[in-house]
Amino acid sequence: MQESEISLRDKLIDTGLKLLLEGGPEALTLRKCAQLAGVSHAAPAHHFAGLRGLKTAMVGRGHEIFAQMMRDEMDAAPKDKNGQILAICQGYIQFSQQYRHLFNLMFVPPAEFAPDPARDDAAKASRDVLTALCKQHFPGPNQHFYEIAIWSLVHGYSKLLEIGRVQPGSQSQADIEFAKILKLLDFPGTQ
Amino acid sequence: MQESEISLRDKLIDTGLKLLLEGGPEALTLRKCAQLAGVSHAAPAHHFAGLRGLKTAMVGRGHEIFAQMMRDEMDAAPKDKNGQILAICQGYIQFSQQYRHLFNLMFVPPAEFAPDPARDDAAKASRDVLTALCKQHFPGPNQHFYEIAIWSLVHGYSKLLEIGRVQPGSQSQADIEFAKILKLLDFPGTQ
DNA sequence: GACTTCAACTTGACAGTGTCAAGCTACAAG
DNA sequence: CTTGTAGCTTGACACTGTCAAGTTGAAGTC
Repeated sequence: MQESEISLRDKLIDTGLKLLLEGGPEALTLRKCAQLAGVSHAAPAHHFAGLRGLKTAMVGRGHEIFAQMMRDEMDAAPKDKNGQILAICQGYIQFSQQYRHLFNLMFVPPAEFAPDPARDDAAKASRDVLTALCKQHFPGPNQHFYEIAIWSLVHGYSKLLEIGRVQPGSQSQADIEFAKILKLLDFPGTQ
Repeated sequence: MQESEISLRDKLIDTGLKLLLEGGPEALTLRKCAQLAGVSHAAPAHHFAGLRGLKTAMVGRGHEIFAQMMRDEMDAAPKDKNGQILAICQGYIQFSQQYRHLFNLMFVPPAEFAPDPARDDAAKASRDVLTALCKQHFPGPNQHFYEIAIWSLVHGYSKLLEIGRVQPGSQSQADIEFAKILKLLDFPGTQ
């Protein structure tokens, strides 16, 4: 019953996420998606603007999980500046590893997306997690630059990790390595 | 005359680069490549292991340009620690903007490449530019961490720039913004 | 010189892809 | 009852990467 109540649109997004996360970007296909959802190959066209539209909708979902993951880490961490910055970064890195292919899809030039206010909102919401943190801990004229700095650092590290250019032994070792880097940079200026 | 002397292999790589840089990843097609090079659609198969192989060869070329671009910036900059670090980063960012799509192709999980020692060497050579710099200016046990830190920071910034998540007005403004970030982080620890 | 070998390339085919156009069907509105 | 229409199907199209077989031409061998 419940199964028949979830819309085909949601079902296609779920199926798309499954295909992407398990098989990588090449496995994500409109036709496979439709087949797994039990509809004809042209059915998705009535819910999304082509493959691009489906990807866009999936990315919206991704940003929700992403923001939640960062918030969870922050909630579980010490509430001081150092603790919170490290926590948000660990959430960031954790998501990038756990949802590898989705993470990749999320950070792609806007031209590759279909126009979608829902995606824009979700992307903004996930960025706001960092913005709010910086507002609190880096007041003053340099707030924006600290935000870009933290974002660049953690995004770059996540990317290099993903493509195997940095190779700590495990997830926990990655956390340790990144924490060491934050410390080296004297990032929060308190330490 | 000279034109007939360059091998089809090189011609295909050149054509592939042109297609990629001008039209993005979707425009890079084995068949279009072959057509532009004036050969049949199956000819490339005799020089590369499929599309993957062509991409791999193109990436090798990319790393050569990349390394040269960083070295050029370093040569033209003050030879002190601050100047050299800023310079290598500016070369990095400049390449990522100027060769957008190629840059993207270069930093991709190794599984998406065909095995190719030439590419591995070229990738290593471009990384060595940074490694050598860190060896010189960050001797001691933390050298590796400084290297990862700089790499993450500049790679992340380049990516965010590319996908429009940070939007300085121009190339020169990006340079200024990144320089400011480096300064804020007190990166080289001398300043 | 005749024969063999072989690498480079062509031709033709195949399954898979995204996308479009036309038709069907069930359900809501008038 | 009629009309519309949203959701879906069917069928087609051009395009993709890849494979198999055939062609060609030049180099080497007897």
